[in-house]
Amino acid sequence: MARTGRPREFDRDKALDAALTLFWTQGYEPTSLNQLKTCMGNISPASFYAAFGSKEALFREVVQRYLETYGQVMAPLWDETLAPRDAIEQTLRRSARMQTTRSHPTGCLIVLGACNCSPENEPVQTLLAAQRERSRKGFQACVARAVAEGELTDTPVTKTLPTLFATFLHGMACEARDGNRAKKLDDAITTLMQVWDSLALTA
Amino acid sequence: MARTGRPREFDRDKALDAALTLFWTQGYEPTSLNQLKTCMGNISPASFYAAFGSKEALFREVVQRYLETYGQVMAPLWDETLAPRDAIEQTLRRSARMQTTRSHPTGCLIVLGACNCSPENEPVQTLLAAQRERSRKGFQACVARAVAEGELTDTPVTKTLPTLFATFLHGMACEARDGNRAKKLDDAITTLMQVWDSLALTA
DNA sequence: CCACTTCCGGACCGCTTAGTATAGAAAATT
DNA sequence: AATTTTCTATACTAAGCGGTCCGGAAGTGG
Repeated sequence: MARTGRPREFDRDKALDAALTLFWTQGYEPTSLNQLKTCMGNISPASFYAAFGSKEALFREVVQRYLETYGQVMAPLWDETLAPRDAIEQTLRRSARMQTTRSHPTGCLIVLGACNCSPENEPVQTLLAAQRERSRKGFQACVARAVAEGELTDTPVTKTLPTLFATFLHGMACEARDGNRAKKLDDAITTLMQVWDSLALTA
Repeated sequence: MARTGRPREFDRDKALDAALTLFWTQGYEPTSLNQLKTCMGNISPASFYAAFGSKEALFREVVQRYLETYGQVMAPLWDETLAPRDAIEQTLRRSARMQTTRSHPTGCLIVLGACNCSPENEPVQTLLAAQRERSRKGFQACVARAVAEGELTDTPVTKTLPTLFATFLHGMACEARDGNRAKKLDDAITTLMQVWDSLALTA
C-alpha cells in the first residue's frame, strides 16, 4: 500500500534492537525514556510515541522480539520430532550458552527483565510470568511425552522432573548474570541429566 | 552509655522490619522513600535520615537483618557438624519452605532484591551478588568436605555439584515468586539429591 | 506546483524522586 | 530549672519521570 508523508528517519528495527539490549541489561523500570531515546538514535519524544506508543508497548514488542530470536533456544521444548530427553537437554544447553554469551547482555530477559516492579507495572511482571509458565508447561509436556512413549514410568518421582528442570533453567539466569561461564553451566547440565537417565534405567 | 536528649518515638526495630517486608516485595529501586516512611509508621523525612542515613544505608541494614533471620535457612551450609550431604539437603529444603511461606513475601531477597538497577545503584547489586557468591562457596565447601571425608570421589562430575545446587537454589527464588508451593519444590529437591547418592554409590 | 500526509525538534505538562533546611516542641540529664 | 539532644512537622530543592502538544520541515500523489 502506498505510504505517503515524510518517512521516519530512524530504522525502527535497529531502534527496537537497541531498546532490547537496554531493557535486557537494566530491566523494565530503571530504564528511562531518556535512555531509550538516546540509545535508539537520539530520537525525539514525539517520534518515540508515534512509533511505539508507550514505554510499556515498546517493552512488549521487545519481549516479542526476544522470544523470536534469543528465546528460540527454548524451541526444542516444543519440537515433537525430538526425543523428550534430547529436547530438554538441548533446551538447557542452548540456554546456558545463550545466556552466558558476551556479545549481548547476560542472563535471561524473561526471568530478570521485571523482577523489581512498582505495583503500577504489575502487567509487565505478569507478561513475563506468563512466559515462564509456558516454559514449565514445556517441560511438563516433554515428560508426559516420555511417559507416553514408554521412556519413563509414571511415578511420583517422574512428576517432579518438570519442576526440577524449570527451577534449574530459571536459576541459570542468576548464575549467568553473576558471571558464570557457559562451560560451568554446561557441565552441571550433564550431571543434572543423569537424573533422567537413572529413572529411565529403572523402567 | 548514657543517652541524653529526647528519645525517638517510633520503634526502630519494627520500622526496620516493615522496610524489610517492603524491599522484599518490591525490590530496591521501585521502593520509594515515601512508601518507606509510610510503612515505617508515618515517620518524617528528618527522622528517617537521622535514624537510617539514606535509602541505601537502610537497605544494607535490611539485608543484614534478613541474613540474620530468614537467611538462616542457609546456615546448615556452614555447619561442619552436619554431614555434607545433609547440610546441602537441609539448606535446600529449608530455603524452599521459607521462600514459599505466605506469612511474608515469597522468593529470596538476596536473589530478587536488586535485579533491576540503574547504573548508579550498582553498589546495591554488588552487595547482593557478594552474598550469592557466598552461597556458592558454601556448596563448594560442602562438596570439598565430602571428598575429604571419602564420601565422594574427586572426579570431574563431582566438581559440577556446587554449580548444580547453587543454580537450583537461586532458581527457587523465581519459582517461589511465581507461586509454586513448598511441596512441589521439596519433591524436586528429593529427586535432585539422587544425583549425590548415585555419585556416592559409585565411590 | 500544490495539497496532503507524516515526522521531527523542542517546549512543556504535572508529578514523583531522594534528600535537605528550618523551626519549634518534647524529653532526658545535670 | 537549665541544658542538651533529638524529636516532629513543614516547606523546599533540583532533578528526573512518563507523556503531550504544536509549529515547521520533509517527503509523496495528483
